[in-house]
Amino acid sequence: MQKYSVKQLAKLAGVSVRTLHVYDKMGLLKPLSRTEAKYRLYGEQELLRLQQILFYKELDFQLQEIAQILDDKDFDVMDSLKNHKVNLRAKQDRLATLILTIDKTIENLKKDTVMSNPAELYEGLSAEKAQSYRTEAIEKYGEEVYKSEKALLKLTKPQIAELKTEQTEIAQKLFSLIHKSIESEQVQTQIARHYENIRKFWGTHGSADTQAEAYAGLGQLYVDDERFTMIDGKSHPEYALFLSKAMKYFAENRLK
Amino acid sequence: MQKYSVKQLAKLAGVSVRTLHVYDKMGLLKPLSRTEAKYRLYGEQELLRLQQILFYKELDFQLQEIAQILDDKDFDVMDSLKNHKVNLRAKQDRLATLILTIDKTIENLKKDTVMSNPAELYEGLSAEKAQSYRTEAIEKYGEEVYKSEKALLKLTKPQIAELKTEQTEIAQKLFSLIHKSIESEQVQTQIARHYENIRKFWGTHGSADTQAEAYAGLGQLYVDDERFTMIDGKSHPEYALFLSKAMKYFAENRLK
DNA sequence: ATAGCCTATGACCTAAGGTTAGAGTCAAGC
DNA sequence: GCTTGACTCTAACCTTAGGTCATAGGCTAT
Repeated sequence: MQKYSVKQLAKLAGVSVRTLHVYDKMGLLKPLSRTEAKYRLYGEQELLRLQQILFYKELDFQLQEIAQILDDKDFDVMDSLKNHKVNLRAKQDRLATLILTIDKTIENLKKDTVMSNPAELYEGLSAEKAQSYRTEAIEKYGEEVYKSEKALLKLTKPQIAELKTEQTEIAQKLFSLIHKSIESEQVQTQIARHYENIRKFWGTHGSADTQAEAYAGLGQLYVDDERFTMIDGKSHPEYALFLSKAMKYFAENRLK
Repeated sequence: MQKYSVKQLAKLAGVSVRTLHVYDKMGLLKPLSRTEAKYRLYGEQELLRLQQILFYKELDFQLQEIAQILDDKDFDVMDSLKNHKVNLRAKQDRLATLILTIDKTIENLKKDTVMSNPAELYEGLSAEKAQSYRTEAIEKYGEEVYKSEKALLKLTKPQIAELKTEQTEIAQKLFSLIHKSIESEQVQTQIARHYENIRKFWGTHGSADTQAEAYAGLGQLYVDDERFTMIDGKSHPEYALFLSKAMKYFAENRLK
């Protein structure tokens, strides 16, 4: 009858001695017996069990759950596997989203290394158009415009990239909500995110009223100039209208 | 100038008060000031910073790394993002493999709920063929065959499913190594796994010599009857030959 | 007997907080 | 002025799955 010491078993199974200690203490894998000097001794059955444990551990099961799988006769292994699979899939989906977000951020970071700053506020517009919007804005809001331009200069490049990444994510969600009511909680929640995002570009100066007006004004701009709401080079006037209405509603109901 | 208490800031950003305590202690987000009673007070800048922190946290960055991204001027954010993306991709790939493994195990578990046991040893064969192999085995190995059949009965259903899952994984690896030398370390490592796997079906009785012979005999069987090495319903005689040779080499060089 | 391994237990450490516990703070209502 | 309830503070323990000592004892060969 083969007997293994901790070290031998550990080597056979490719784990550390510490691991066996832990499994012993928590009752997941008890040695077959002990010597007089309390040395742990394992047999073939224990090796078998250890390899079962490692099978499930590789599948990212927690040790407690493995113990159940192996010991609880009433435990439905099939159920557990299916359930676990759902969890792993969710993680996988999440990772996919994260990777997309990283890609976007990287892209934004690349762009910003080229295009430096106050131009950001008028991004995507021709120089003349930008100039004319700026003049118009100054007429309307005066001082605040300069402050906004200054606030923007204080943002770091990664910060701008992050904010832009968030913008495209918000835009995606809002676009998918285009058939919902502009007053719905879902839409207004995203608009709130959008507002906070824009506010970080603009800075937090000005009274609540001024901010609300400026935000609604931006919404109007989206309708007047479709380039603001282009997605992948295509314009979406119906989305621009939806967005603008939702922003106006938000400015009037939640910012005053 | 807006000032936020811990609770207010926590609510605004959707985190717990504890989280803010932790960020404070580790220096990731210090309050702007403290009241006389040591209450933390945060300003707009801190809210902004917190949201930056959450941006990276959602991307599964560790807090330490986030601190670097935000504070270390010489830290290359772009590099960090790219590197992080590679990590996430690796995790994603691993998850994909795990899910496949779970699927296999679920399939095996389903099958075993139907087909109950000693038949497993002759799986995939017609009843007559199975009978004839069994008779042949008994002539060759005598007693051992009965012991194997008994050993098999002691395995639980999930155990059998796990072992079969492992078998298909080993088979996949070996199949991808078909152009390598049968004596190569890579091939022999997988053969060792295969042997250990088979041994769990057979049990551990018999002398080392008997076990080695029986294992080599199984390899011969793979060549004689292509149904043993079918993958997705297709037979692969060249793989059967490769496998059989590798098993023979293993039996002769590592089992004696 | 001593050197060189092996083993045992116990304690501390990791990440990112959750969860009490005990004590102090603040504003409101009586 | 006092109590009540909500808020805040720090400190300490708990979580996973072990890694990494520290200290003490065991085993075998020279």
